[in-house]
Amino acid sequence: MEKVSLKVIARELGVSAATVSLVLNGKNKNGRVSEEMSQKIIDKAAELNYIPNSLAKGLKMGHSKSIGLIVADISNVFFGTLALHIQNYAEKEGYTVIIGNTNEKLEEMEKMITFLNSRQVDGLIITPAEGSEVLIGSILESKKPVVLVDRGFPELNVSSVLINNYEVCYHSTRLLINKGYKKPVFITYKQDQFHTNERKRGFVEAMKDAGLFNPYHVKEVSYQCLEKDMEKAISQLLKYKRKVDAIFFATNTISMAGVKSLLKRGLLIQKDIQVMCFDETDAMNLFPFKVPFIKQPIEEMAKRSLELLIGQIENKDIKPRKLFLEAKLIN
Amino acid sequence: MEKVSLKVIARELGVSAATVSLVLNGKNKNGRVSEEMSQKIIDKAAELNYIPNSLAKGLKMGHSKSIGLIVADISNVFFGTLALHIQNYAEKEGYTVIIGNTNEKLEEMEKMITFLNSRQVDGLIITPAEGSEVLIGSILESKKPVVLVDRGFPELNVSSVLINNYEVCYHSTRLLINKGYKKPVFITYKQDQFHTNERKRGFVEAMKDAGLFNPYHVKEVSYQCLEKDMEKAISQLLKYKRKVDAIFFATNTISMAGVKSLLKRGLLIQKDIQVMCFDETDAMNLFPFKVPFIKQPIEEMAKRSLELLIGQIENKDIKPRKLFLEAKLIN
DNA sequence: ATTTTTTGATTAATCGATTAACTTTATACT
DNA sequence: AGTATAAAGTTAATCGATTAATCAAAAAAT
Repeated sequence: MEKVSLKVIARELGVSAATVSLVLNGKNKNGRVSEEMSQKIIDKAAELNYIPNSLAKGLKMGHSKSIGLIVADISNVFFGTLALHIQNYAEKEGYTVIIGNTNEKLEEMEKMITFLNSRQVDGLIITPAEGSEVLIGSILESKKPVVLVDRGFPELNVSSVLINNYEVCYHSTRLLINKGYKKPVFITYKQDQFHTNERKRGFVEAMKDAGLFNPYHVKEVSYQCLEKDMEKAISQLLKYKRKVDAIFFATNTISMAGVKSLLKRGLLIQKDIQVMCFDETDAMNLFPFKVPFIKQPIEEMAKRSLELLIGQIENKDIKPRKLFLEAKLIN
Repeated sequence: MEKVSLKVIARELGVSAATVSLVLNGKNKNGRVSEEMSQKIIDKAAELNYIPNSLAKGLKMGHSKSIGLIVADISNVFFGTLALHIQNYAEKEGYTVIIGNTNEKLEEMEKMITFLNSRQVDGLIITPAEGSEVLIGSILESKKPVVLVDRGFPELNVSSVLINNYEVCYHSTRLLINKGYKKPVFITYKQDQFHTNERKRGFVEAMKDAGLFNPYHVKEVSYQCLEKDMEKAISQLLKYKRKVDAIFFATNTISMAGVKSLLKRGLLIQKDIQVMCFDETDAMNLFPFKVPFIKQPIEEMAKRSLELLIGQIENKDIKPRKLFLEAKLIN
């Protein structure tokens, strides 16, 4: 079976490939191609089940109509959901999405960028790994359209779609305090990323403003040994039981590990200890108790970041924009 | 900044593009290019940060070194994990993965296939939607390499990587019975897909062999109204409480909905009622009770399906193979 | 001194699609 | 009649990389 190209259609119909291309791209106005021939071409293309070769098109046009999405780990629900929505919107705009995983590693992120560039992606949407400022900077220099999502670098003049991490954490902590929990603890990752720092800052400021802050109100766990660190952290906290009446977990993975640890100890959540967390986890729906959580507008994050990216791609002169979407506490 | 192509390197060095290509592809043996010039070219390529244009290469070579992965929903952990592993292995083999979602819909699956074909993917890995035999058949006819994963069509002569759904469910049910649960109920999706049918068959046969089977031991819920149907199913089952002492959920999503419904009613799982399920859910780890579950070898499924696919791609004459991997009950 | 081989590189066609510039024929206008 | 305009296409270059076929010069063989 011969591969069906423009040429094949042209040959069958006794016209030139140019004519076929013109018609199939809707550029047959202004008396370029007759109505009659146009119809013949369209029919023949359908008959032969012609599928345009987008490699050839991309090569000629200088764009591939594809974008790269670089996330930490596609098997994480947050990123999976983000990817799903980005793909859905991208499809509507005629773009393909190629997804890459970094596993939070700088070198893998770099490899992915080179890889995606070789595939001529028209732009990149990235959840940058820790310490990747320089890498992002070099993308910026190369003028390749790029948008950061979920995490950003405030000192970098780059488009990004973030959420109001500081405000929502400040507000939520405030709420906790107002409800009478005067000894809450914030558990977060031991890492230096803007978004997690902002969450922590939200908590800390709220505590300070209420005159309650003490350094031991913040605990940090490592990404690599989450379970183990969490065990340690919780058991430490429980030693000073009178000092802790609530825990605020900074991410979905931390929440899971934390709640698991608490339950294992036979603690009654929202009774023995108040729990609040960042991100939704369907596990939380299973419990007889309600866990307030901060819900990120994932679909909107997807939509906005794609909008910003396509803006850059199709209209080169656009300036970097930093969007802050609103995450909300759901009680 | 000029785009760096083979031509640019060639010009800078005063040689032809052909020479550069030869060197950069390691085809400079047999006195094709001198050692000296080779080194110069390699150095210059590094200096200019040359990244080959894979659209051009793909166009010329007739393959894109990319594969399409079509799943139901990338935000589902099962598919997310599968995608992660497929991508990891694919990268090692030099292939890119483009992921598409079908949302279990036939027409979306068809659209994705056309889309991926236009991007000249070298092959497809698919978790086929219900009723897509004909579609898969037409891919087969077109000689495009394809591997089904997770779900298959026994009547189709197509490579697939499945698990021993029947056996593992038979065995698990048997175990349940032997432990003294003589009135178990199997809750599955109301759909006609081979893999879910096999799971059901495993349950039913085990029950029959134990002389315990009755049609009401199987309940079906719909994919679209899972929560609502589950509520109905559970409340029906509880009416005849003496008749049910265990529930076997057929998938991860069903398990979540089922357990949620049971807990809402204040039932003590593994005490008032025994629960067993297909697939791991990290939510299950949170409970003070252990839920036995059937663990699929997702990473191996990923690896094998990629192996089969690449086999087809790089060695056209290979015959379709059907692999059945072993899923195990974890207690 | 020729002829043959080896070494080191170049030429030019090709993959499939796009499009500016051109050609040809028919029709309209003054 | 002679010129302008419109209609309906075609030609040919191009995107970047690959590679079979070729070529030129130097070295080796006869």
